[in-house]
Amino acid sequence: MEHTESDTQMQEENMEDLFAARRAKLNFWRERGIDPFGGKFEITHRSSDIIRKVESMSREELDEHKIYVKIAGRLMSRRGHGKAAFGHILDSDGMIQIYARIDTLGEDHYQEFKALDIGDIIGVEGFVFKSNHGEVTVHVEHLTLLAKSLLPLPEKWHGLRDVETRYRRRYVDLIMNTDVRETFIMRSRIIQSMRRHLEAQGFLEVETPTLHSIAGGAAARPFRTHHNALDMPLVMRIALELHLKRLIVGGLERVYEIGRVYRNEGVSTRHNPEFTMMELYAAYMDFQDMMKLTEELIEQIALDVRGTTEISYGERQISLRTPWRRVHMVDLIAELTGVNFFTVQTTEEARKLAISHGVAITDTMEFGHIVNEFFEQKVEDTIVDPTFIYGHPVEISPLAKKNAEDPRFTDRFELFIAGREYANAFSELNDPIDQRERFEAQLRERELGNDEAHEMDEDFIMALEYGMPPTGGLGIGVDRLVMLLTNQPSIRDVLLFPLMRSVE
RNA sequence: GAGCCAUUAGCUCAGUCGGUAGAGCACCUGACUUUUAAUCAGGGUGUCGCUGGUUCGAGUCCAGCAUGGCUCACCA
Repeated sequence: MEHTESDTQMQEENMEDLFAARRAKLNFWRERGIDPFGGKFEITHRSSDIIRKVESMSREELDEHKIYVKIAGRLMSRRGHGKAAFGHILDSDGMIQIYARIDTLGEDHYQEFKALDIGDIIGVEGFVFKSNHGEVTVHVEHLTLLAKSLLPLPEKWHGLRDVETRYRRRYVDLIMNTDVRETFIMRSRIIQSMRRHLEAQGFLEVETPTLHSIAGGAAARPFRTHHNALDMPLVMRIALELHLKRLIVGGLERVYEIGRVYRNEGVSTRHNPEFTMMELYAAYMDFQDMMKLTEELIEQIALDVRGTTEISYGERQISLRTPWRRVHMVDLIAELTGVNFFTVQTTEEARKLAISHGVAITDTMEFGHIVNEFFEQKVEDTIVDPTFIYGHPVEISPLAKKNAEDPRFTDRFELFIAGREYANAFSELNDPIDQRERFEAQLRERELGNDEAHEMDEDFIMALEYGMPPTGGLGIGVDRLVMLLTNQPSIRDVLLFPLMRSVE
């Protein structure tokens, strides 16, 4: 929509009305020869450095041995007292109090201090003391305006609560809400910890393409895009799997990638169209090894970032202490429903059991799909403590090796905690002939209307035909792991910029 | 995609039975040299999400739409 000239003018006048004071202050600074959007400022300390340093010192000690500091941050509050004033500035480590007075700064510079607005970014040079209330404070001897703030911050007491604004203007959320800042710092630490532990086990971090010509490695609808110069349709990747396995073929025996995948599906408290997966592949290992690796990895990350394996998630108390329960999908279904699918031989029989147990199924579902429906509808929600569910049916596992004893099932597991899936792993299918048959079965599902079934990937089969060692593979949903370890109920609270509808 | 809920000042929120829009913080003016949700005196800054409808009169009632949240569906 185009604004008419008078519309624009009116809006500007409104803005002038509301924020005239802040804009007027740009001139105040410029008249003094000060650029209100200044340059580099060398700090000597961060707020937490100072507080840590002087914590144990008495007021007298501090007065005798003055510590001079240069810090920078955003002015968050101010309490004027005529010829003196207190305020707080916020830097990346937190808040620290500052104190300015006219007899230290001089008339001119004190006027400058008084001209500051909350939200302005300033540099401060001075010495550290403790106030009458014992709060560590920087006595300002020199003040530098580093960046003028033209928009007012939310209220100091209630902060920013509006969920929509918090997501759309995450920067304001990060300024105002300490816990939000901490959650995202924690997210970074979780990923750092993950990298450290994988590196320690000899895994090589790699980067594979996000633009694919075939969406493979998972069952999901992709985002479609187009390359202009090559006039070629492309999709955004839905998984990391198939390229990482090509690298195993290539002899990189332990690889992992932490990367964004894109799935064209709805949003919810647990789903964002783009999210972060960690996938790793290790030659000569199998899905049992992956269980051990998974539980040790997550336990170690919890210890690194939380210092304990005992965590609360919402109302629930969860122990991440290893070893975790391992149970066959069929056995757990039997435990909870009395139906033992090991003894069920035909799809017909399975279908009757579904109907008699109130499990919703569709006409095109085969034996394995029905077993999976039993699991999802009757079992999944009941799992609280970490549990490896293994032995998924072959129909829903087109990239996993069949179980040697019962080829209706695969050497695959998923990790469930508090009713949610956190990891998916298997002994990777490395038989190219079997792989081709699995893809063909997927194509038949596609014809029956499952638009999330796998496509044939000839290039991937060719890679297997060169020979892929027996390999264990694992995928972990990083966002969900962060939710668990930071006790956040919504995936949007662990994504800095969750997908939102655009505003006109 | 469906159901429920929300949308009022920069922010956090009140707003009765349908009768000319309110508070706190922030902001502006003034006082105040160790305050900390500083205090004291004065000042209300608004497209009540949008569009229609009912009505003498709508922030309030009705319909549609928009955005967001929650639940469900979808997501093996």
